[in-house]
Amino acid sequence: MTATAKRSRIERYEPTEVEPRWQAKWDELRLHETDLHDRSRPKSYILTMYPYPSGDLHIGHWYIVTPTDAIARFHRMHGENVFFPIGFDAFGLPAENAAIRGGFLPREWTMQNIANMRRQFRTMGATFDWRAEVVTCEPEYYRWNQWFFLKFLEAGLAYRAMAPVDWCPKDQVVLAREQVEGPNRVCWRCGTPVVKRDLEQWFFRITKYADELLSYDAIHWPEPVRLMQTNWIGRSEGAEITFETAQSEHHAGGEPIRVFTTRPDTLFGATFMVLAPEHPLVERLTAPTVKPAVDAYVYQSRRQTEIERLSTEREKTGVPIGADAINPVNGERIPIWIADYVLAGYGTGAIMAVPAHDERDFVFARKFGLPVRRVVAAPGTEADDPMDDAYVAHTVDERLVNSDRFSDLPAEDGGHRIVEWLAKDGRAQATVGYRIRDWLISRQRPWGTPIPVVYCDRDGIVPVREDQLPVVLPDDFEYQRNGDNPLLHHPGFLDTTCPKCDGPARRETDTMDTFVDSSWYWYRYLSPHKDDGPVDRPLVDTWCPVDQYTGGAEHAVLHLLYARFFTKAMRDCGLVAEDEPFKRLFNQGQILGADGERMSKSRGNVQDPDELVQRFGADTVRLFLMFMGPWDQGGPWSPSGIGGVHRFLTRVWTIALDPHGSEPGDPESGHLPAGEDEQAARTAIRRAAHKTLMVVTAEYESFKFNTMVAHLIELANTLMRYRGTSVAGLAEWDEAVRLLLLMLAPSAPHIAEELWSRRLVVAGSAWSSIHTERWPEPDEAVATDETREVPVQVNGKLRDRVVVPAGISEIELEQVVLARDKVRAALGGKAPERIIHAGGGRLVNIVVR
RNA sequence: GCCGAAGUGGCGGAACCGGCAGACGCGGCGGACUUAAAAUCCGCUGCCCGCAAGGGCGUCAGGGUUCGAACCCCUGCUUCGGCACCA
Repeated sequence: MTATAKRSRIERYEPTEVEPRWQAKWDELRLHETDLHDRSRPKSYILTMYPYPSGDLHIGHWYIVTPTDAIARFHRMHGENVFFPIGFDAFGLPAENAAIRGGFLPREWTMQNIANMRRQFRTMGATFDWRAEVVTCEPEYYRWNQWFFLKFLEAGLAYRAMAPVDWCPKDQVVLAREQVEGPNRVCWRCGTPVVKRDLEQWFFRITKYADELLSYDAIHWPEPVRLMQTNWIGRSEGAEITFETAQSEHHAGGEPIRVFTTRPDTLFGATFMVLAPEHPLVERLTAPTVKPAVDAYVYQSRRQTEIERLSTEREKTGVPIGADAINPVNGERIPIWIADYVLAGYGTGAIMAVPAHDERDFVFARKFGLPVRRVVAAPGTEADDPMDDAYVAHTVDERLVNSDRFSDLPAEDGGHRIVEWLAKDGRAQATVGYRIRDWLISRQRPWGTPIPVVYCDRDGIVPVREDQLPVVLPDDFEYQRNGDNPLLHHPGFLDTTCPKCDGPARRETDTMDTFVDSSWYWYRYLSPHKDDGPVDRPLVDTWCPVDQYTGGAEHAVLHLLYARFFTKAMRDCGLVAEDEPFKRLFNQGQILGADGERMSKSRGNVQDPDELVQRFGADTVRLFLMFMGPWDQGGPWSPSGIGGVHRFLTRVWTIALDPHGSEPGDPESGHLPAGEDEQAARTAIRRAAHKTLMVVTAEYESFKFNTMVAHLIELANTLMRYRGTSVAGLAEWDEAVRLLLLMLAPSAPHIAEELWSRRLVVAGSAWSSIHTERWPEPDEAVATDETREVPVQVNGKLRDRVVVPAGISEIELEQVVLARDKVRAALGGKAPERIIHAGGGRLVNIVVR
């Protein structure tokens, strides 16, 4: 028989035949349905961020989901009851944009995409429990958004307010503070520069939880995400200090103006005061003589969109309002200015300007010729040394100067004393400032959760009664040429009756930010169709918090912050018991297009996974994505290398089905490696398998999938070397193949199942799925080498390597090493000064002078 | 500007806690099998000198600590991510 004839005995590996067959079988067996009430095993809630139904799954979805699926499967093989659901984040602008382009209503477009994506998801072979699916644009989901809104309203966590808000002129929508990006302040979605508008809007009071959100004690999250959230919340300790206006010709004086500062120690250096142009006192304090200039400035800064603000290095502007304030520490009159570098929304909208110790104030003072007075001096600096820059450093040794009786005190201490002193008669108070603002949830778009309130001429703003929920979104709205929210022109939706007086009323047409949907969806997975409440409390208590959450880092201060807020708010409304939603978080990197840019249809750099699955199979695609590099890194997409992973699976196929075959292209094929007898070969195989099991187990646990795959490839290569030899097919070989398949099962579930099944047939055993097997235990004794190779350095340079018994003593090792020719040559006759045995015998370094 | 992450062969990347730099894969070169090609398999593959044995150099650049540095420290450069006058 020729070698080719031998090879042809086994079928080729055909993933397109294998994979759908097993997917159907798993479905039939309901292998992936979780019994949420099974308490006999430890629970494990594995969650991956649900996708927006944009139309097609792209390679980025696979990159997020398939390793997460491997994690879920790995846990299941450890005997845990794993819940791994998926759903769709179905409200949002892309559906509207598609509808405006024509041909579809947002609902139709969305539902078609969902149907398509469900089909695509199945080709992954992921273990989703589809019974848990949530689709957020369904009334059975979004009615609970409305219900939460009413609860939050009751609890004072939702409110309506007039506020200057960021408006995207292209999307015709108000944006949350978190959705405005970059120095040019552009819309996160379309990149259009936003403009300010004054509008009555609905807010969620996330600021109430600012301090609690700063604590990460209960969660294990990546440091970068925690830092980003911490910076976003932006807590700074300081004091509010009350100045009073001075009496002048046009003004009686005595009007309090509160300022916020983090540097009360510099109070004696305040040489002027600046109000935000929007500050309510501006109108009242402005002197008649400068009123035209002040009005012009206020008008201009109000009108100014952020477009004009091309750079933060922009020239500072401002005008004096012709009034003075009195510095409470020294009674000095200081001029009041308005300038747009003071923000109305932070602190009190007013600052005391200390040009000597604040860069911005310094620049402003220089530009307008305002006095600069040093009040903090570093060691070696005199109180009246001239200043070329603001001195802002904070060191332990600096002391106060020019500060009356506080002079010579250390700066920090002096600051405290100044506040204490002023606090006695209520002119100061220690406070905390935050950068974070309340979450603006109103959107002027029709494709979202209707906010459940009505406007009644008699009763004003009236919440919809709980028993009247859901406020159902009509499907048949029409887009308006003028860009108005279509709901404003939909009488069937708009006209209603007042829940209080039954008189005619108008519905709120604003809908909720879609981030409301994603702020609690993982709770709903546990009871997606429950119709008497948003969450099933006993199930939530059993299953939450989520044990492992995976998703992109782009949500660090959007979704992930809102989700934490929602959990805390739900807790305070008595709905859940926990403080945090996600115990552990892993941010995988992003797959970019081949051009290094974000994948998008418009750039034409989207990689279609279906095509790769057709060619190589889902298992190869899954494994390749895991092998590419560290999971948290991502990177530009390149398919080169996928062939290597596919070859690996083909080798696994060959090893498992044809251990006795040989390679005609290799003259050594069928012979044991030189110098190895059968016994040594059997030991080598066992050792390789158990060593691999040890490292692969650790790599699954720490999500180091790239090296995990590398180690599986290595094991397969080792087995390949023994194929066709006298040890192929023996017990050790068989065990190694068995371990290889089990280790492969979480990552390449189809081929593992197929080969496992065929082994069972050969063994005459009844069929059972590899995915219900327990993860194997390594035999550490077997995995330990009897000898080891020790690198030998002389003065830190590698000169030789010696193979010694594993248990050799340091003294014996030194004798062996010093007798080596290469070592003696390198020593050049000199006596060793010192011999270093590094890290448990990993290396020997001989030091000579 | 501030905060954070990172810089290793032609490429993706590996290297536990300061201890053999380049695992594994791609690509490349050579070979086997084949009438031939594909597929598959085997060998080599950081750079330089050398027929070879061997030697020298090498982890962004420059300095430092150490018996020993890709890893720690200092200075600088580059790339990526976040923030955007937050008093």
